[in-house]
Amino acid sequence: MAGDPPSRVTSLDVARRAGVSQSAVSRVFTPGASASKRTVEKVRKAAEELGYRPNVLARAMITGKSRIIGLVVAYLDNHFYPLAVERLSVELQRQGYHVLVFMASNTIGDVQSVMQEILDYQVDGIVLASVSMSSVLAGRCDDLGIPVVLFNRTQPDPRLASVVTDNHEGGRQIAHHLVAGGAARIGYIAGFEGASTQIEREAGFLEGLDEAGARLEFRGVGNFQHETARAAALEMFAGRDRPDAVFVCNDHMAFAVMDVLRAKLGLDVPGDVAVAGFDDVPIASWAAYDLTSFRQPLDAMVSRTVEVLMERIADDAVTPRRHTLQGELVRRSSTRPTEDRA
Amino acid sequence: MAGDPPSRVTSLDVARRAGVSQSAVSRVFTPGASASKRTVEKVRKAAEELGYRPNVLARAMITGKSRIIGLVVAYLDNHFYPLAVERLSVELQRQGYHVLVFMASNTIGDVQSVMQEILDYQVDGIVLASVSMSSVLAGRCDDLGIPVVLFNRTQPDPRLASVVTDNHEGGRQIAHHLVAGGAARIGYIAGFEGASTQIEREAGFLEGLDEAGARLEFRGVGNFQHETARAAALEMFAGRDRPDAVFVCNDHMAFAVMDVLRAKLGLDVPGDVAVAGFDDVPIASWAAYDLTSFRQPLDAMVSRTVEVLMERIADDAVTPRRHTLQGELVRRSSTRPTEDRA
DNA sequence: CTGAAAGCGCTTACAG
DNA sequence: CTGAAAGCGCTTACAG
Repeated sequence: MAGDPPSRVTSLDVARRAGVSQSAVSRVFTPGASASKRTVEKVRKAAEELGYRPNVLARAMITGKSRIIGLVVAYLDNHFYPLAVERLSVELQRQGYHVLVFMASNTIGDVQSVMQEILDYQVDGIVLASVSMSSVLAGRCDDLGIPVVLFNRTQPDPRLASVVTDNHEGGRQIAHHLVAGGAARIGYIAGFEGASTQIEREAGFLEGLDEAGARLEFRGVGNFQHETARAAALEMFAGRDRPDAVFVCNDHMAFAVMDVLRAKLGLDVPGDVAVAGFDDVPIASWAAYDLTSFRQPLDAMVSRTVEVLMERIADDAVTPRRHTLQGELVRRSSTRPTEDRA
Repeated sequence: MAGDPPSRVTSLDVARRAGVSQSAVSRVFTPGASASKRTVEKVRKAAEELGYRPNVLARAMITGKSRIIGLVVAYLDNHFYPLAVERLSVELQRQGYHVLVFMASNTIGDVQSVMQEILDYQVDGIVLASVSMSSVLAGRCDDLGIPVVLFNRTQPDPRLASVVTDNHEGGRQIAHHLVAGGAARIGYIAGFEGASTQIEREAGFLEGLDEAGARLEFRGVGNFQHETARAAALEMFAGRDRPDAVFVCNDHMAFAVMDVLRAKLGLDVPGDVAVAGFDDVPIASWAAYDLTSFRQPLDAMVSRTVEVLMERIADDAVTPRRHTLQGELVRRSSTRPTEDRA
């Protein structure tokens, strides 16, 4: 009784029952293929009765198309990524693809081995969310004709397509907003130093401050992590000599910073300190935080990612490039109101 | 130039270069198989030089084991699920499996069609997180010998294994805790009425109230959704006749309720109203909420889920059952302290 | 439109 | 330990 290999229904079974050839069955289940109305009927009937469904794996082996997209993601505790994963899955499902998920910590070695595993599954494309990747590996994917898209991260390698928000511009607008709100002593809490998002947001912020005649006086590193951001905030704000405005490189860390400011240090936001974040994840709009943030256009990012993927799957020759989408400053009560808005 | 099908390296290529048979190559890449040291060396060398890796799909077709686990999940906005997905992926990767993600809204029809797609991929097992499933479909999976595990949900069908926290006991403890804290007028905000978690938590809560000599006076429905929970809270607390304690069926909704109470209605938590949630997601411990909650033992739930899956993959005859794990009440400042704790 | 045949890249009895 | 051969479940030229 135990361990009877439950024999799956194959196309040959259906063919026999329908009184046609295996080829005919295959054609009925292949969208573009030609089959007479009569054949289609017979086959559909037999398939229905037998509970037949084509084996995707077998099909994949022949066509070379698995209709699987590999998705590598590092940490799901920043709420931006679960949402991205959700939208991406839904969008890809709609197109007849499915997502094979791989968790990777952000160390290159780990990403590398995970990528190898992905390739073993003959995926049709790869999306790297929140992780970087070595150029060597990128080249290997390229040789194999497998498109790779970096999501919310960029890299100099031109063979890598990427989809990002204009992080530089976001940082710039935050700077102007803070200064316009009367910020005089300004701080910045950085994300992981190696990340392009971190680098570009900070560069934009500094440029914005410069344009506004202000400058950065405090800097801490939160590494994109809740706990580390807490510690960074504690250090930056503990003394008497502290910022009256701080830009935190993403919302996830900004929540930690606000908690420290209010609950731990008894400071008022934005009375004592204005706080701005980046991403505009849903929590940012929750009353407990009501955080001013630069919104990443998540839906547009996801759509573009899927477009890029589909385009390159259809045509190897498409040249990968960086896709920069526009974000939007969302002003909320964690920063002081500015004149141009009054 | 464009569209050269990039020919992948096959086991035959490696065999030729190593001067051995295809079988030999296969054996070298099959963990248990026997091969002489010399063969192993030659093959590994040739494989390395050619950049060969076995095609998982081809292997899957023969062995009948895809090493893919299908994961169906509904909404990723409740932070409990992203974490579950993350842990599950990591744990499964460790065991040499990978997760194919399918998003499904909670309508049965949708789950059904998604399940069909999953089966097309010849998955070795299925985890349903936060969604239910028809018995018919469950039977179909069973016939195919594909184990299904419900995660954080149960159903009467005995062919379905499930892993849950003791939701009834959780509700019970919350009731005792609220009453011990002096609650006199008690409210409950329900999740989706069809969900086993909702049903069991509420039943436990009612039983606990009864034991403590109290009773439920207010009831709203939040459907496990942020917005709906807001509305329910607004309705429940708007009048003068309102609860002084409320149990919200999960943390995700409890945050919405707290926001409404404090920001919208100007009430103090727990001064005017004590609030308790369920799950103990990370945000619950953030200072802005500091929410009393019944903790689900996420790691244990994930480990158990993987165990159950592996057990049944190894042996079809294992009888599916319900696995109920113990949770733990985490008391925080959103509820009033109780004597037994002073 | 349709079927017989070959083949996708691998594994697995079967002999040796 | 090793190789030749068959076969997993499908698709796709190739004839008809």
